[in-house]
Amino acid sequence: MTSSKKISFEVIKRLPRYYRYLGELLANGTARISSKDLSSRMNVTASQIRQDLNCFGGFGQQGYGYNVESLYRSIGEILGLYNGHNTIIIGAGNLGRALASYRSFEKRGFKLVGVFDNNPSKIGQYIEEFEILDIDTIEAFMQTHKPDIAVIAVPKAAAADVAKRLAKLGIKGLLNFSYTDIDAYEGVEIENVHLSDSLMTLSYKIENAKAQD
Amino acid sequence: MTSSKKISFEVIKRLPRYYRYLGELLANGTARISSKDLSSRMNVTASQIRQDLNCFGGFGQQGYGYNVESLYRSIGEILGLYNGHNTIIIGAGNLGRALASYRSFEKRGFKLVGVFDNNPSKIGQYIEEFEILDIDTIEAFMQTHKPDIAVIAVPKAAAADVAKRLAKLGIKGLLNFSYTDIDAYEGVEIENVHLSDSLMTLSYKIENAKAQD
DNA sequence: TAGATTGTTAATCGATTAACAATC
DNA sequence: TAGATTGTTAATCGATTAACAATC
Repeated sequence: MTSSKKISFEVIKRLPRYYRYLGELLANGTARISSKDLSSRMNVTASQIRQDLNCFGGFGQQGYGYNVESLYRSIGEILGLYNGHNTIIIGAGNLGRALASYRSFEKRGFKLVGVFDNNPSKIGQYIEEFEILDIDTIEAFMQTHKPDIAVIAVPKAAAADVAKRLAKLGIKGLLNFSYTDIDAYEGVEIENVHLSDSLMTLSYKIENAKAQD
Repeated sequence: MTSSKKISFEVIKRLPRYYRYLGELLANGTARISSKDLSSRMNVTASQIRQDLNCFGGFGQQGYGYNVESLYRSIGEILGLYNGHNTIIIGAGNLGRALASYRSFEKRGFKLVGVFDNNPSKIGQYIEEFEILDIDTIEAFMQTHKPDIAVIAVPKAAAADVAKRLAKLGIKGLLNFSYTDIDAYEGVEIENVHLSDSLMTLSYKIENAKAQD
């Protein structure tokens, strides 16, 4: 069951992009694609595409290329998108509310099942069809709904406590939007989305654009 | 003026994280820190920290370490955070509105100067103190306000057009939230924030957590 | 069959880590 | 001065690219 060769996270990070490009090809009716064609669309090397895919199996066929639909589905499976991830959002501030209204996640198998906050003036309000729940009811909620992913959209100061609490309750993954790193917990995977960091690297690129070119 | 050795983007991507940790040290009054101490806090090697910093100059002192305040400021300068980046947001949907209300950006030198949409029912409404402007007034706006960064928070289908238009008007950087890649334009730097991608890699990690450990 | 394109091995390139002389 | 810690060179490690035999 356990694969013997360790797959680097560099490869994993590229999978969603492959998935996206294949989804587009699928949508416009392209049946097959070679690593060469895909590489020129995506601006990567054909060699890298073949190496990446072969971490997970031989999806292609010599002389033909890859079947778009089946490769798309295979990558989705590798990413675990068809396993139904129940997702909760912690923090009903601007960002939390935006994410709760953002339907695209559901398309990719992340089903929102609850939104939480600790602010009495927010609790009981609705975001779309979701009532904002009291964070202090999270223990009971976890037992009944068994979410595996929590989106952390709370202020920096609250992030560590929330993460600890969720880790203790058996959450499997955290998508962290707080401007802070979250401690590692056994069995809890973390992905950070630091918007400020992206703005900063963009700023660097702008400042150094002339120098580089 | 132009530095001779090419600095890899791997290094650049780590700078905002250094900046954040140094900011925290600064906030709690720590005056100096060694690469060793910082490395154990950040979970990286001391060697990497020293290598990274030395891409930009010798900020430390043998036997002492680094002065927190001056290193913090230096990294901020390297990132170009003190140059005052006027920023606009394109798209006043859930995400655009959340970002417009998100004050943290201003703290780091990204000053919001305008929010745009193409939907007549939104144009004229307010987000905080910002009136949502008609995207068709962007040409005149660019001339008077000279924003250098645009946050793209429009639906996928509209992203390419918006980017092209802004590129033509001389925008310097795009922070792209759309679920699509944006074409490269001469003189326009792009940073992507693909939230779906982060959820997908998180999903992968969850699925493969048992196998890996 | 001939042409195309994969899967995979080998070569290259770059990034990370280790080591240590320099020096505060 | 002795101890600590840098800046930097050299060694290692891993990721990317190139090449090509296998084969559809």
